Amino acid sequence: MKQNALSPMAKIWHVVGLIPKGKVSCYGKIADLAGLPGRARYVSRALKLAPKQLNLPWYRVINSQGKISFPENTPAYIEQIQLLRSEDIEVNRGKIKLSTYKWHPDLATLMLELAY
DNA sequence: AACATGACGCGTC
DNA sequence: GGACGCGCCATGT
Repeated sequence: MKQNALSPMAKIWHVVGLIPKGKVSCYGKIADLAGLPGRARYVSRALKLAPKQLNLPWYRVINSQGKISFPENTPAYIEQIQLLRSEDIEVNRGKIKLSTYKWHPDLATLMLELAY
């Protein structure tokens, strides 16, 4: 019985919401944590479709190369950089140092969070 | 039904 | 580092 199981998309939204201020994560990593290994592209779709009212920190999700995935000089690209810098995250030419800013979630806590 | 398109990732060269 | 190729799969045409 899995009556309380969150939909894959809801799990993604949930995990993204857990990324702490000042930290970043990657599409593929979020997919892994949400139980959808190999589904990085699904994470990008989920973020695009996420209701505004959830107030998700979508800008804390970047690609595995540590770079912003929007094309340069697009409104979204510029907005993402501004939001990241507002949290004291350094962004140079669309790139963030993962060694410094990557989120390392506590897996035990995460499992409890996603259990229902 | 078939094909193209992504806010991606990884291995290879 | 950069450029490809391929895997991935829900959506849109």
